[in-house]
Amino acid sequence: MTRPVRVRFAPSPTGSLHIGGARTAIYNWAFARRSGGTFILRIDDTDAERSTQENTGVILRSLRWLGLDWDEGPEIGGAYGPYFQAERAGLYHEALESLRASGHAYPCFCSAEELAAKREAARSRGGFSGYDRTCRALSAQEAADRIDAGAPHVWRIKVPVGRDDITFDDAIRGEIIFPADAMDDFVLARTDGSPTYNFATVVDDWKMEITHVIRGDDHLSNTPRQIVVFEALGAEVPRFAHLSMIWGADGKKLSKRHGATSVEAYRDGGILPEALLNYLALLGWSLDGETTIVSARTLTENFSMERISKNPAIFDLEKLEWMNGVYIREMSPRQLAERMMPWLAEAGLTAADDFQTRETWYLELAPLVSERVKRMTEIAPAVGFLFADEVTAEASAAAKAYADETAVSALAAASDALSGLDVWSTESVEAALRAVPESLGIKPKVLFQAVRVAVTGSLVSPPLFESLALLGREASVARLQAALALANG
RNA sequence: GGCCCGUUCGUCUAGCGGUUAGGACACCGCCCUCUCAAGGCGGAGAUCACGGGUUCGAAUCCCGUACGGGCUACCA
Repeated sequence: MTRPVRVRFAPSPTGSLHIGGARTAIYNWAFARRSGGTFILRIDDTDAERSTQENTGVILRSLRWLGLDWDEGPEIGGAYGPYFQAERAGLYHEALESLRASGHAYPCFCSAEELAAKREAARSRGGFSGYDRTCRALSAQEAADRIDAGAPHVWRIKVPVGRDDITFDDAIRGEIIFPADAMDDFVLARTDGSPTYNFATVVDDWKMEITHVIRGDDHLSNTPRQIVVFEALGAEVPRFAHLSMIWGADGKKLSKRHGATSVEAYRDGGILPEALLNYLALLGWSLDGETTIVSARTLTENFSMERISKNPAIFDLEKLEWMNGVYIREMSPRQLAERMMPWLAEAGLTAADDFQTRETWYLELAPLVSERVKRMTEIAPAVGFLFADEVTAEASAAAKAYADETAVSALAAASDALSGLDVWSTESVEAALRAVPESLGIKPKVLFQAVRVAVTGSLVSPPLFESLALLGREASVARLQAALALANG
């Protein structure tokens, strides 16, 4: 009863890692780490049609990017492999063989059409609409004869007659009871001999000695079926924990129309892995109801299934973005500078290794953007003016900033003041610029906005004096001159 | 149709018989301020889906109802 904790995340490589799958993986991982257990990654690729190696690669990369590491699975192996279902066919055959031998499985020769007709009839009658067990009544001899004659057939589980209700204590939902008489003799192996999902997972969870199955809510109704198989196999039934779904803003299942649903889409959208991990962890789990910023470490040290909520959660992009901003602001200038380089390079502003050649410059730049961006993708547009040869202000911005006559003359004065500076620093630039409106008797803001547009090309930018300091005297003065030329016709 | 699950501010949640129902995002106002942010302070926002019980007392326990979701496949 006190087996060492072994949990697994078993995605189907039929697409990239979905946000809901990521959360399931996070909970499994956190639970394993918290309890000193083993986190296993298994690839459920029985669906050969839709499964691809490429998707498997994407899923592994996404998990790693999130900071999750597995103890057994693809790329690292383990004592319970293989970790791809496609490579475990032999195990499923063996398991089916043993069920056959012990009388827990029987062949069914009913055709798809027959089954569909029966189902429909049963449903219109009301009540139970599962398989009517026609073939279960066949004698062993007759069944064997028909198999020998080459009759196509599937193998079904023989749900024990007169069995008690199937109950289990879900770690999240508590006691769950399914009436045994509503249990279907579902299919274990298809006509082609391949195992169905409900059979393959049970065999795998059994063979891999999984102790806790933490998975999506959509499997809750599959659980009694799987329990029947565990029991028929003589295997210990693991503890189950069913997570509710993640929904889109409209309360419908999260799908493409709600925007990005894959982990890599958020990565590409400038979301930090620690922020996504934090957000997803809290979407259905709480540390204490108060804390919102939870590190991976805090998560693995405090995770508990008792604090997982039962109700479905709506994915709130705004909160994720806020959280991402928090993580950006928490970074030291050096961390931010290093991590923003790929994004600057991606935007074509500079080479990623430029950080090495101008470290100080980037260390001064980082704090300027840290508190005004929510996503890493917003950095390049915000600082692009520092990398451009020249800027052209948007017409509306120019119109607004240079509308005032005094602004233009102040611009000229500012240009003079700056070009005559001995020392070029944030402090000296600020002192020089503040002196101008004072002597001209105009509002500082009028000048500052005019300078901002002239130098950055926009009415909105990082702090002005710091920006000029980083831009350098030559470029700053040149931009002011260009703006003057423009404003004067 | 049958079976199962869910329901606390717009959203994520705290709460596990006695609270002015707490926090976070978003929203509004004020302060700070060279723009935008960030930050600080404050505000508004939940008759705890509804109806019955149990109890001195219920968001918390029980039963119904409604609404939403899942399963009911030789998908996973």
